[in-house]
Amino acid sequence: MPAPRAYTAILAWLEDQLRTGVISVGEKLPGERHLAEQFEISRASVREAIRVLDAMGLVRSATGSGPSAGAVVISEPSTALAWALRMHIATQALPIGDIVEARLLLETQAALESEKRPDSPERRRILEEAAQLLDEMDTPGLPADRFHESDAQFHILLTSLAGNVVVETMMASLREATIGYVQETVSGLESWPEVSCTLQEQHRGVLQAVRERRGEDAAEALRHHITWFYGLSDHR
Amino acid sequence: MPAPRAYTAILAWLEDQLRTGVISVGEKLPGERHLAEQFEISRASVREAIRVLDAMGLVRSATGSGPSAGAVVISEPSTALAWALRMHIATQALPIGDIVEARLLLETQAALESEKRPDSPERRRILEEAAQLLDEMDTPGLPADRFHESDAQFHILLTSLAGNVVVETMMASLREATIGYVQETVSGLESWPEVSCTLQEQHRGVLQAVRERRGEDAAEALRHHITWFYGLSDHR
DNA sequence: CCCGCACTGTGGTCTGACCACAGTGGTCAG
DNA sequence: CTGACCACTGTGGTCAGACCACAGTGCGGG
Repeated sequence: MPAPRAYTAILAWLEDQLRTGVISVGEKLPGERHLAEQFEISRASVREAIRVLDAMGLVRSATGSGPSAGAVVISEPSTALAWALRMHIATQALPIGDIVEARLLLETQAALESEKRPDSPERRRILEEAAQLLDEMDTPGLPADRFHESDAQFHILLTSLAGNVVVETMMASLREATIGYVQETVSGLESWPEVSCTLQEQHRGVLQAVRERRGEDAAEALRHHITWFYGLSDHR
Repeated sequence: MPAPRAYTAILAWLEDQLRTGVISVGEKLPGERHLAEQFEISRASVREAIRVLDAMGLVRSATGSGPSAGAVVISEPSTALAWALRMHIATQALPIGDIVEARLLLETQAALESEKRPDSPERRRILEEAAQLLDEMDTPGLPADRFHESDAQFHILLTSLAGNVVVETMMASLREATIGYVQETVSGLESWPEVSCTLQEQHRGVLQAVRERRGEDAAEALRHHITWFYGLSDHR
């Protein structure tokens, strides 16, 4: 019993409320002052709990009044995980190489899995959106950061075809967390136009393989695509 | 420009300090009062930042005085991620089925990868430890929760053989986050002694395959092991 | 020499206050 | 009656200052 912090009461309470379905995504939490009274802790402690929930992507709080104000339960694990990942990468506890490898693993397996998924409007919509993204990325003179953002989005879309929310979330987190490093690498590259062109060719190859349900081909193309690009950086 | 919260200054500062190596794991942060003065924010805001970092597994703070007191930079992503995962599972945004599938994916791929890793004292130590865990789990009358804890530890150890910290971390998080659900499922099982016996047989089979570098066999055994056990629950 | 206790600085918590913000509802001019 | 306007109210965001428990530190007495 080493010091159960005051705010943990709220976290435990929320978890229970969520599990039992009393509160679900989209609903509002009671006001901070109300929670403080209810748990007999200070508002400062309540706020610490809210901060933690916010950092986890479980809650979004807004000022003002009316229905849109207050702490609303959301579920955005990927942005929160991405943030946490970035910080842990900064500590150098998580080597970039391992990140890339993990990402490769998730993405190739997702490609293999998506091969087996039945056709659906959802699937067609995703493929369509992915194709559009690629087209946008062909825009001449597109800023590198826009390119990378669309690039990340493209990969996440492909992963989502596997239909596994958890895998998709992990992919999104890894991607968002590393996008800064990607930009850093590329900014030191003189041959960016050629590189982006090659990347686009690879993207189209992957998309084509996925569309035609050639899972093995897609996975292999992804592997080549990712390792090739990662090889451009100096990994110091 | 929508309201940059006061405490984000500290988060950004810490990330920078970590990336540039000014601060690294194991070192202490300045005191809360000092940080408050340095960033010209209130101590309450500083504490919110520390809370967030704490929730992310980046910092551990302790009371008292001397070198052991204060906020120390650590790097324990797995416990933090596990906590976040559990909460998001509670919101039902992350279906258990997807969690199990993701875990299966990571673990089988890790088994395939570990096949290729060279021998090393590290590897031998891990295999030894895994074997010991299995022996402990054979103890008659072992409480179910102890069994599951060792079980989780066993799987994480196997995953660590692949030598990828990120994959290992994700596995550990998934495992820790779901352990509660596992216990819930098992507690409604009357044939637990038989089940645990079967699980142990499967564990030994997996360990044997890994030890002998039969990656495919290990992966297949893991797949069977996990899907079989997951099949015992009713997935409502 | 060693034991014990006051001292000091740390995080943990609380109180009470003020601010900016955004809906709400009333008022008043047209 | 209709519309624009504005004070009101409740929300989160921030702050200042205080007190507590805790754990090392170091001085003092035995």
